Amino acid sequence: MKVNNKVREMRQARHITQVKMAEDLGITRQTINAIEKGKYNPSLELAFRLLAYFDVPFEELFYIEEE
Amino acid sequence: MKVNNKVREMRQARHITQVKMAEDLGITRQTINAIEKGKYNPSLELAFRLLAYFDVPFEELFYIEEE
DNA sequence: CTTGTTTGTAAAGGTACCTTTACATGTGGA
DNA sequence: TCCACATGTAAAGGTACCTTTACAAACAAG
Repeated sequence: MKVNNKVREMRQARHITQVKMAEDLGITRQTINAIEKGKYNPSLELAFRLLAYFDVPFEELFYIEEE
Repeated sequence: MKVNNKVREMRQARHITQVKMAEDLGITRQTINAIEKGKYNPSLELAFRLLAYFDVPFEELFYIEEE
């Protein structure tokens, strides 16, 4: 069971760089990059911050990979 | 910023023990207990499994503590 | 060509998440 | 009383998440 996300799509749709997003969220650029590349999932707390940042419901940002 | 959950309420409303829930989910009873007691948040993957287990949307199980 | 911008990635360190094993408390029923 | 059941908790170990620091590649603008 693998969790995927649409962070990159959401970010690019808003014309925001990883750098700016990291600053806005108070986390590092590496963390955003790792999450976008699927290296690991965000913690539940960071997931909440991402939802607020993009102003989307949970289901629009995270989903289970179809198999 | 603290994430809270309603795992205990959801579980008790369904008359399920921590033991049975742990078996159903394939995790340990200690993990469920720790999450219910707020010792730590579940991973995003486990959060997904909990949503499926209780058949509720994300917002009904997890929320940000008002402060 | 040189510079700035954006993104990718790696190593090392700290904390959070989850496990296995184990012991303890409280409650209800035979 | 005795026993089964449900829950709480602790210690030790492994992996995931996130950090700081650093270097590299791709690209567009000047």
